[in-house]
Amino acid sequence: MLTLQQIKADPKYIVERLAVKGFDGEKPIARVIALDDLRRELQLKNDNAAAELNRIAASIGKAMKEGRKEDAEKAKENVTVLKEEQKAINEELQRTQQEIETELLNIPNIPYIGVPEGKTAEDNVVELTGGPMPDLPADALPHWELAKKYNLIDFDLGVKITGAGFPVYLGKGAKLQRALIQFFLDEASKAGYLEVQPPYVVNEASGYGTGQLPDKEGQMYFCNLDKLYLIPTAEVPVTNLYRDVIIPQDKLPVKNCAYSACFRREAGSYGKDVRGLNRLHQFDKVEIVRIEKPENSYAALEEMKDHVRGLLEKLGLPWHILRLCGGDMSFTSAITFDFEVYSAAQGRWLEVSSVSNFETYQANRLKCRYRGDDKKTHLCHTLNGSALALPRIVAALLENNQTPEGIVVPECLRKYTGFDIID
RNA sequence: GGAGAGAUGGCAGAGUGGUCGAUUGCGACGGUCUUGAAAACCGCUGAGGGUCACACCUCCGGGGGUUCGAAUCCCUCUCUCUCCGCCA
Repeated sequence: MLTLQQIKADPKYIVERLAVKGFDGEKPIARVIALDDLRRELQLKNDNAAAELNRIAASIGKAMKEGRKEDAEKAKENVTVLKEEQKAINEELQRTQQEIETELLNIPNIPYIGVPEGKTAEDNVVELTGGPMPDLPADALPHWELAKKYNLIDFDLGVKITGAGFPVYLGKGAKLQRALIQFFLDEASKAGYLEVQPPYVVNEASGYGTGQLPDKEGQMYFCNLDKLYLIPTAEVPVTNLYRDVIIPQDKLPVKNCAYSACFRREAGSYGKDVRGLNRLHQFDKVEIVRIEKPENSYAALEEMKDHVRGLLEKLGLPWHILRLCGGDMSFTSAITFDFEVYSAAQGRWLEVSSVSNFETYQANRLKCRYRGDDKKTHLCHTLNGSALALPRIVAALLENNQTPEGIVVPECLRKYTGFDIID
């Protein structure tokens, strides 16, 4: 969430920036400021009352010690009314604080400069394009046909044992998954990211830490009995490693990577988007997470973009980078770049990565801070990106690399798969 | 699943109703000494709110209660550890 300091420093600017996300911040911002003024007032009253009570208690203690029983009893008489008053003030104070919190949770992050205005994916801006565009024959097959033809993925079996959106990978299909994961992790390690293997379920506090809760509650699978959430991305457990942590300055930046299965309910999805591997309830992904000093976060973001682009280059896929418009960005993001690969047989672009800088928005909820040169604590900037999500990469690889002889495995994956063609 | 023990500052570990936000040790930081370092000695060292700065307030796992006063007593939740059972 935004910090009060941020908001109070320049409320007009905040409202202006929120408008880029299509969020009307006029009222919420004004309300937060008014509530904070009230909070301060109540805090002062509360503190003074508490101080008075403390003084009386101390004097009673002293009197008791010195054996002045009557003085002590007399002092006690005055306390009751004061206590009632203080209690009432304190309750109002807590209520106000709660209201501020709620209000702040419902205000999205402000977009960074350069985020284009816009409402939907239509308004996203193509930044950069690259990779070889394949020239497929007219009878080229979509990946779900190829998966069947070469017995790589069985969607029906997945439906049988679990449900739609839970495919079963078989033989070379399964090995390709494993190869991609290994390739992505190795590349991340080479780039200096520390590999982390996190749990796939997290508690409620973690859900709040990264902003899945209370916003996207319905998008996560929930284990009722133990009150645990299946992670929608490794971002959640990995970022939460740094919840309630003050990181020494010399330990920054933090660079972590993690493979995990990801679980998403994807409530409300339908149509051609969900065909085959295009949208799944369970999929595999390697995620990169960084925690940075504010002055370095945008350089880090560029580095992450370069890393992701490098992966797509090595895989030999046609890609482009989108600069997301305000309306298409997530609630918590300050700026997001999506990477898409072209899936030739489907004739459409598929999102395979999303790289974002959250600035202090996540860190504020996480209470992830570092100690600066001034010896004070400051909020870190958090960033993350997929590097990469598997299913759509697999879809594009299968479709773009199909030949009469079989599906050609990209050079960079062969040492992991142990085969160079799927036939 | 059954029985028991516990949760205190970066770590270890005191503290069982009255200046305890907390003894002490280690670590970290600053200084003296040294050509430099070690050792030794001195000092300093939690977080948040509040203030120009102080004052002041809150926090000893979370929540609630008793009391003039709670880290200390009571209730409750969560978590950790030990033993037994089960088990990859």
